[in-house]
Amino acid sequence: MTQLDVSEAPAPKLGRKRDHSRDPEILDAALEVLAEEGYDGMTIDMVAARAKAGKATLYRRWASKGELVVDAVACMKKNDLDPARLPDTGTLRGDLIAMIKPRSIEDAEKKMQVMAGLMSVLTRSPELAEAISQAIVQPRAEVNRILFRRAIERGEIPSDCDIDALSMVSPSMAAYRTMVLQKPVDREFLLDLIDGVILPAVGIRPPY
Amino acid sequence: MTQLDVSEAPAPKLGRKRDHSRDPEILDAALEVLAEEGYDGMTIDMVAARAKAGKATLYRRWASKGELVVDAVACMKKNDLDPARLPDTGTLRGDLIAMIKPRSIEDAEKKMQVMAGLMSVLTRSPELAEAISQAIVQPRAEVNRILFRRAIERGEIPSDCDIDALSMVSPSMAAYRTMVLQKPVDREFLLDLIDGVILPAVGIRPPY
DNA sequence: TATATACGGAACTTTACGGTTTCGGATAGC
DNA sequence: GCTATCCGAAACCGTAAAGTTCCGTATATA
Repeated sequence: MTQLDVSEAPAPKLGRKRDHSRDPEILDAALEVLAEEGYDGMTIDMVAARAKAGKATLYRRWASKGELVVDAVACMKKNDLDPARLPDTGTLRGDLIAMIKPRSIEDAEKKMQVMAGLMSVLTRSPELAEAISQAIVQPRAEVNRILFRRAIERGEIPSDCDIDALSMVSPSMAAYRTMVLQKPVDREFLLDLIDGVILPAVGIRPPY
Repeated sequence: MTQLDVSEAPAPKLGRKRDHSRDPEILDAALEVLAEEGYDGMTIDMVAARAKAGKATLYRRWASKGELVVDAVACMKKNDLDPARLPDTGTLRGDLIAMIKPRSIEDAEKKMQVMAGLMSVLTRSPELAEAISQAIVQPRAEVNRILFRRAIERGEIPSDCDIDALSMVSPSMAAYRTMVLQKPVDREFLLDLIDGVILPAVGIRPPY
């Protein structure tokens, strides 16, 4: 490459531009199929059919099934909550319970199903593993870390709490329950988890 | 079926008997491939090659790939420890730490990898889900339940502990760490888990 | 309104794998 | 040693899915 890359806007004089306006529908369709069928069960035809698009359209935009999936996973990140706008009720228990909302339960369920469908591919696709980590794993852990840190700053829980371990409790147990036990991660389960494991672990006991 | 099933020993007069002497090698090979490649990545040829067996031999014994995998998963159960012969050190912490042995760490790692490879298929194969549950999930939870129950009987921890939730903490976090975070479930991690989450959650604090 | 472009749909190619069959050689019982 | 039976290897078949090509149509820009 002795030549500079000057592939900028090669003057399309006429006709329709190749915008990526259909990307969202396609990526959403891919996520749905992925959640239902898993990586190997998902076919390009299924995705195209669900997005009411042609298979060729998908291949004009993504070079392979793998790249489409990585993109789809990455786009899950936009749904998750802003760490700057977390509930702040004044108590750790209040914050944790305030996180339990039908909307976020639903969103988490979908993400878990997608992750389950990608599990077997993770080890052989570092790209995909990274996408999953960025879109799901890290944000979830970060949210918990923030809540625990605030509780420490308030003096509500001891400052020598193992935050790294504690922030993984909820994601781990929710994932295990969905993927392995195949039981619902509902409000009841989450309340039991908070009052039966997490709060006891940081020394908070009833009465609350 | 008005006729009784009298398919017992139809008098093989001559030649070699069809014993199942090669089953263990084949099932072990299947487990290895399963752990490395996942369900969809595993091919019958791979298993046959690794077991130095012919593909036909596998199909003489199992009707399909699915049945072979179910059998292979089920045969993992024989490796796991007898609930009647668990460590009994007199303290919960002693018991939990006594469970950390290179042998069991290694065994657990293999099981987690197999489970990861089957994750996406679980929802569509109740047979397989049941096999996994019997071979891995239930035994692991049961071991923990026993240790917690004994601690309650000793009066070491409160009797109103949420044993159902607590017995899932270790399996959940180990699974998450292996499958999702792709980090090793080593002695250090398990010690941090015990001292940073489990023991605090049941009210046991240093000095031990 | 005219036209270049992208789109949906469908036909097509290639490859890989599940499953079957065949066959020469090994092996256990007679 | 003889023979029925099983085994491993390899060829073979059918199907399904990744990826490509083609075409008639819709659409945005001029």
